[in-house]
Amino acid sequence: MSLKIYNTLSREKELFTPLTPDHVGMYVCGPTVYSDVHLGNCRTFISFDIIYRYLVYLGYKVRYVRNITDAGHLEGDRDEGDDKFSKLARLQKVEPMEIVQKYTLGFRHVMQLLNNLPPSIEPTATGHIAEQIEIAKQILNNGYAYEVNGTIYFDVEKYNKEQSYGILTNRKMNDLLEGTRELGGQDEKRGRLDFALWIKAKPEHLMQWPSPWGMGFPGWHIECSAMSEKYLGKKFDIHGGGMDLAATHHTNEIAQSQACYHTSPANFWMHTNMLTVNGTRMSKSLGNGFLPEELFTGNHPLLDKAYAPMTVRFFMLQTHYRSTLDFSNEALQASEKGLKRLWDAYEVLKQLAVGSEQLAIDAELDAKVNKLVNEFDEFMNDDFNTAKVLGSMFELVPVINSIKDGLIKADAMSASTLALLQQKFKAYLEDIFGLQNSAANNDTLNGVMDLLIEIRKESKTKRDFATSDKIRNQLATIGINLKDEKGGEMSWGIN
RNA sequence: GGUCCUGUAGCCGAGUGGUUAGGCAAAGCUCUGCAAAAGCUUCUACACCGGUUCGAAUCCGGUCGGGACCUCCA
Repeated sequence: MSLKIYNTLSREKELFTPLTPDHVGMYVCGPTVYSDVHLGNCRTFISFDIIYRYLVYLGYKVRYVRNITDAGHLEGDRDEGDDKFSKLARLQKVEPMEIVQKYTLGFRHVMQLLNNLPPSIEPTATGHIAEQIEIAKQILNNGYAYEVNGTIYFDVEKYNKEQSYGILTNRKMNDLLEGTRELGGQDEKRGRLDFALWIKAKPEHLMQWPSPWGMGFPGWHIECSAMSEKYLGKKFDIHGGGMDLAATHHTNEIAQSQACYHTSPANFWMHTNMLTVNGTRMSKSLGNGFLPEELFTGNHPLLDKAYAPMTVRFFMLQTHYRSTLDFSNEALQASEKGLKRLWDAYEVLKQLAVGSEQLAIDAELDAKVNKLVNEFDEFMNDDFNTAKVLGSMFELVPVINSIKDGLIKADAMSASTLALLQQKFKAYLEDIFGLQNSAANNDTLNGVMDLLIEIRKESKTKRDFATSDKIRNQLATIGINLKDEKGGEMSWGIN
């Protein structure tokens, strides 16, 4: 039982061994809080939430750091001008920190709805200006950066003479140079690939800090180098983020760490794939993204209906994190039904008890259940293959339902097998996959439902089907499903 | 142009050189006052053309299509 993780650096699955036994340090690039997170952003954070939860399940003590970028992220593609926060703040006539506050709270709210656990530390760029200046200073001292007019640039070509700059995405320097478009307004830079560590601020700039090179603000890439080093050390286990960050942001992070500390920051680089809409990436700049709120309310022209946060989470679990996932109403609705089926079986499973005799154990069934259950860990250990785990879980659903309906005797399975099944379903559905029951847990509602069920049972006994159908149909119109179980019992659930 | 990923049944999607992934949809049957749910059964696919192999959707080469990154984006 050993965990294998696909490492972008080596482009293969590698055996995961933490630097410090039993401890894992993981850094994930968080959101830039100048606008609402869209569903594509959420995919990355859900993926890493599940990775985090699984590492904890394996018994590791995990320090999970996910930053909030609240400064230094430039608008456009030149290293001058406003950062995104200052620009928006000026447009809306508010403080940059009001922008930051608004979208940070929004982000956290969405994370909570999707049942993502909070990271161990959620540091902000503005809270680590001093650390970022220190790194820029050190890189300057080490000779891998130069100052022009109060702005500090990283000297990519010089760095590339000693280290391979494009190592993460397997790019050669010459290819990179050819592929880079000629941009205007870059007279200051020596090399086309050079990027800013620190940027000189114009006097009217709203967010600026004193530095040895005058008033300015940090470049985008340096914040992650500063915060990961501060909380996880110069070298840590896992660095993650969306695939779109690999070629630029993460490549520059590696260069910064090498130039500053002479080490690559992370052993494992993990990248989650994109969420697409009609085959094209969901992104802020394309404007084809769904906001989580639009999804949860169904208030969007492309949405047939509203989808619960757990449906969205489950939808994402059904594919591997390194595959693209295409959004569609059909796919979401399939997930909604699939999740319901799985969760209903889980509710049944929780109630199952072994027969006392234990005389009729069906060895074949017992072995099958054991095999399927043991596959959960096996599949997760193979680079977090949640899709395969769900496949095995669904294969167990008919077994669970058949026991409930008496088609399989409860004691056909050994007590230990049933206990294992119950324990693993709970661990996976709740602890690792982070799914929750969407039905309201409300004592008042439960009381009302108990009463309605009682009346319906009575009317059925009296063969007063008009009344019994009325109860069922009326409830259906408000989204509550009544099910007649075998033996006259009734259960209910909220759609 | 460069780097890389990808093309799987109506839809979404796993996947290993030889074994039905799974979900949704559809059809039939059982159960049921009816319905729903549930159970059983059916639908058996891997872009195209070559090659390697006893055997390839899975490996190799080519063709065509889709996408990502190389410029802000998870």
